[in-house]
Amino acid sequence: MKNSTDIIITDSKASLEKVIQNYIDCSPKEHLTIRSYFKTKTLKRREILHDCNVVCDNYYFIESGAIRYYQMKDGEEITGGFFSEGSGYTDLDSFLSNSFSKQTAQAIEYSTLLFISKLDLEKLYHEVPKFERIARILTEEAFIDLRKKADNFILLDAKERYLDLLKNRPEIIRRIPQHYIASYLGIKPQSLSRIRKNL
Amino acid sequence: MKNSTDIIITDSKASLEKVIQNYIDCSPKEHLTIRSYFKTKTLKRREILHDCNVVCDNYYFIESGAIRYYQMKDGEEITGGFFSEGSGYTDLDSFLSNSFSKQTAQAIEYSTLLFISKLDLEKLYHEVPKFERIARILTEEAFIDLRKKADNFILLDAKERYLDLLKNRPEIIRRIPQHYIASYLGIKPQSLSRIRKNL
DNA sequence: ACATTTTATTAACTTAGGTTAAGATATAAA
DNA sequence: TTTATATCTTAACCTAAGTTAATAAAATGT
Repeated sequence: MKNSTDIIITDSKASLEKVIQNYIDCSPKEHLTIRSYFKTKTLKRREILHDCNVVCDNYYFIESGAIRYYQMKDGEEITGGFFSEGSGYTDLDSFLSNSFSKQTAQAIEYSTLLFISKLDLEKLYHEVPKFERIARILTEEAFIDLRKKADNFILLDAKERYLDLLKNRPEIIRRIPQHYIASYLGIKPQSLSRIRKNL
Repeated sequence: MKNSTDIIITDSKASLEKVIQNYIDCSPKEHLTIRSYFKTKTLKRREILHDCNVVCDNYYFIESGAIRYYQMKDGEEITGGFFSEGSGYTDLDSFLSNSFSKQTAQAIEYSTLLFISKLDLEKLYHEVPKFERIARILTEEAFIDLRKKADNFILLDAKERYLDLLKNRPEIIRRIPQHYIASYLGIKPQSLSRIRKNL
């Protein structure tokens, strides 16, 4: 029952262990412990990973594929961010405060994920205490990324924001449909077309 | 040698101990230990707390007064945020990565601060380990605030952003000069005047 | 109290990006 | 293939916010 939307388009899978090793040094045994807490999930193109109006109490690690999240505004989907293999996704606001998520996370292409529940994450912190270090560092990194994004909205106009994205995340431009990129940049698809024409 | 800029306009000082107690439970002895790591600093109106192009390796706690930070863009100061008594300030990007700060922090009014260096903070983490919990939670809170600010730039127009600020941080509107608020909202002072006229 | 500097308002004109709508490609399903 | 559904482009017109400039009001320094 395979159809074309099931075709894996990404080159290779990101390894959870390699990403963890970037932050903390773990023994093979610890890696096995950590891995045992994660479950797997696959998503077809456009499948919803996490809908809004429910609490997001999972942390997702993307092995392959690409995810975007969006918020609705006047019947329109406003894309807030993109995540691809090797990255993690959660709605931190919802995750930390147990509030209903205002955003929906959706697969842009066929994706394979690992995920851990908030509850299991607490257990993992307990069993492998140094794992808490990763949580702190990832939050700090996410904060710095977000600061750059927020700054860009004040400091740059639409064309400059597009050029910044093209320079710093060219794989996004290649891989992600243009109308998603437009709304990520805070403009309409028509405006992005116009910007690209006049480059 | 007192002049009018030295007049204390804020009602009362925020207590470091009370703010800490919101996050972790400390004994009087621990509070004394924590307090011993902090030094004090006072700033007159418009005095620079932390200039750009240097590493920001202090964390500041505002006892009284108000601070803004700004970035230069085409010879103009673009205000990125406001902090007043009971809040903390640092340039997290610079603080964590030891990079030169791109932003300048300045007192808007006469302010009294406590501050701790990055080095002393590490020592404090060691002496009072649960203090590390505060660091994690404050980063998470800062992240969620920033997410809301970034979202507002995509989801709301200038008038809606002003009304949101008026609703959620009315003390800012009362206390901070309008042209700082305008640049914080991503618009020119003339545009904020126009928005206020047509409310 | 006076002079100076800073801050806020208003108006005329410009511009970046939004809106609407039509057509052109491209991708997916049958 | 054929049809349907997404996606992208282009153009004419509109609107929110920027620009420039002049004035008014308020705060600060002497």
